[in-house]
Amino acid sequence: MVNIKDVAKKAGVSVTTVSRVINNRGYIGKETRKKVEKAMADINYSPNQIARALQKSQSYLLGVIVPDSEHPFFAELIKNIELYAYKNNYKLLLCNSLDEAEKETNYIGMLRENRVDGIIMCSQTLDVEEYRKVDLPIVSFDRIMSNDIPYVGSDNFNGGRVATKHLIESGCKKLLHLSGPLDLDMLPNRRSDAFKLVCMEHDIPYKIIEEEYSRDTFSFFGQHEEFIEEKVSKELLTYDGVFCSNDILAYALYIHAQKRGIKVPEQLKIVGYDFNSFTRMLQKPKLTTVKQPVDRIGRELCSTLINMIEDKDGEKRNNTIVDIELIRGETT
Amino acid sequence: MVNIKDVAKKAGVSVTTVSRVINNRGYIGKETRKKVEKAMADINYSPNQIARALQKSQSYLLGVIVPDSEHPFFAELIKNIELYAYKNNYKLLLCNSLDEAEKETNYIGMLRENRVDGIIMCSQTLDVEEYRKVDLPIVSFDRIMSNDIPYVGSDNFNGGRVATKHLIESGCKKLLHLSGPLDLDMLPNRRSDAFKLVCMEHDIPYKIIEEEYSRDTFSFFGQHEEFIEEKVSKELLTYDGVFCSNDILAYALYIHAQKRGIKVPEQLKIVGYDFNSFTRMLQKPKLTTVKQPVDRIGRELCSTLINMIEDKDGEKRNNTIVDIELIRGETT
DNA sequence: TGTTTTAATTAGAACGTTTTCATAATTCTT
DNA sequence: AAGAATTATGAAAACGTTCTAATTAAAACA
Repeated sequence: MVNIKDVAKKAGVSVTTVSRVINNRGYIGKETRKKVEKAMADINYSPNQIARALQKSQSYLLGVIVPDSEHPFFAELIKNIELYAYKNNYKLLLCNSLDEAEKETNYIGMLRENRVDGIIMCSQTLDVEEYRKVDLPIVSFDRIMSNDIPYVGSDNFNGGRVATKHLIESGCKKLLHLSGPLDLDMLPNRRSDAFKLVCMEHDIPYKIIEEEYSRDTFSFFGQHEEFIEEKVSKELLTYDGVFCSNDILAYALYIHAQKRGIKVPEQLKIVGYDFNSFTRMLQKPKLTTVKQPVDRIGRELCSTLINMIEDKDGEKRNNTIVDIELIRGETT
Repeated sequence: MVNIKDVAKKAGVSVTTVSRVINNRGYIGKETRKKVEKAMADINYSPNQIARALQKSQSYLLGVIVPDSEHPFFAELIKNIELYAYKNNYKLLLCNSLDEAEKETNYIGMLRENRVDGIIMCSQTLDVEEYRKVDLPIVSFDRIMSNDIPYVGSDNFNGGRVATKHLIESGCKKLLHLSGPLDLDMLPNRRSDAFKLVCMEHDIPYKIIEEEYSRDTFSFFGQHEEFIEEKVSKELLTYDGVFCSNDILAYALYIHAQKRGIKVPEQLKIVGYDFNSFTRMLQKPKLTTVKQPVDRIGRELCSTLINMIEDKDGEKRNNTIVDIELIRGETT
């Protein structure tokens, strides 16, 4: 591939001059600029960003680590991140950790070697310590890692509150919450906190059943189905309202109820969380759910990171909590 | 960030020697190796892949351009590509063209500037010419571009055949096919070819209605719904079987039928195409559809590209057609 | 023993840019 | 018209690697 030298030769100027034209900095004669531009076009020159990155020690690459880019929620998140990144001249290096600690560690190492300008961490399998010692700008989704690692997330506490209140206001007398794994201290745990609190405030008996991790790569639905079968099914009918930690789980529960002839919402009300593209496509039932504005989350993750990168000494490492919204569907 | 010089200094050897240790090539004394490894660990050294890429003119980056990484089909495809790429030490640069020619052109330019080792093209808005003149290894999904650009796709013709035959064998007497845009010569058009052919072979009257492009970013469902409302609705009842070019469209049609009290499959049979993660999650109805094995497609795209990259003079630029499979659901 | 082989190490060029510094040419001042 | 300021250009160092070629040290040979 041709390089800046070839351009210089072709245009009959020095390499420096060509560089000047490309970067539009310093004095350049009008004629010279034209000659150079013509030369570049003539030989189909394309500046080598690798060489540039080396020299400027900035790559304009962002690493994004997610558990599974196929999952509707992350697929949508990634897309929004990419859209924003692209607008700001950054490129995305995509990494699927599959929630395996080892893969995550490897990816972090790989991103470091590739000198990405920063990392957006949406996968959280490692101890906070591990992230802290990464010497790169990081922004985290849904987890508080340390003071100097900003995070972005939806207002999980409020989400849990709104969902729970909605169930109670719809007449539920005994509530169940199907949460994600609560062992790691992640922001979504606030949903459970709120659930408990609201139940207590309203003297509503409740229970929380925790779903373990397990990435069934072929069917997001399947793992939830299994969980419900094994851990929820028996006691399900003792409740009249369930707050699920995500929409696909909620859908699985709905299907389960239907199979058993349990009427939703008459006998059992269900609220989900996310309102991701799957949920939006799903027409029967239209789930009642708490919407996380993924577009805003993506944008905030990206802009926060870029700010950290470009604000060398920046005081801009703000955390962001975006508002949620209750979407009323047919399951409550 | 520390560099190879720092390691050399710390270990009391030359830069060359450190490079030797890192790359495991040439003679290295046992003791020396140990010293160097210790030094690297001590100062947390991470080889600069950018410098490496510059020197070796290989970046181990692959560009992937898709219309929309949020779409379940592409989300799944990308994930499979990434999985395979990672195993082979390649990284993925993700690009969303949104089916805009200008964005696609920009992305190609960007990938060239970033000296990716190759491009996987899943977005096809430009003229074949444009791709041909890209001086990088390219592999294309679902489109024949030129002799030296290999392509990968499912056996679209057979897919169309199987779907159509299935409808006819299920008793349909008059068939409709809702296809994607047919103006560009893409492999999925073979589905329509097969549809026509099979109908003619069986003396079945048929019609094809073409859906235009339009990326409604918020709802994949919505655009199909609109299309059905406007272009299909009126004459729908004159058919008793519909072959849809993708699952989401098929689902939209199902919902439309339901709303109008048209019984599926009794009055109207529906077959989709893809069997993507949305379809797999969907429980009501279980769609009858033609499965494209996305995992194999992803793998083939990736391995074909890597072969081109690494087989310098390679004769390996084979096209790949992967087998489809009819998934029997409740809509036929 | 001296010579050849093999093993271990290094200096320095190269990869394609940007940037600093120096210099040349032009235009302004007065 | 002479110096100062402005405009335009280029040579060469630097970014962090790898690689070629050269050099030295140790082992094997005869």
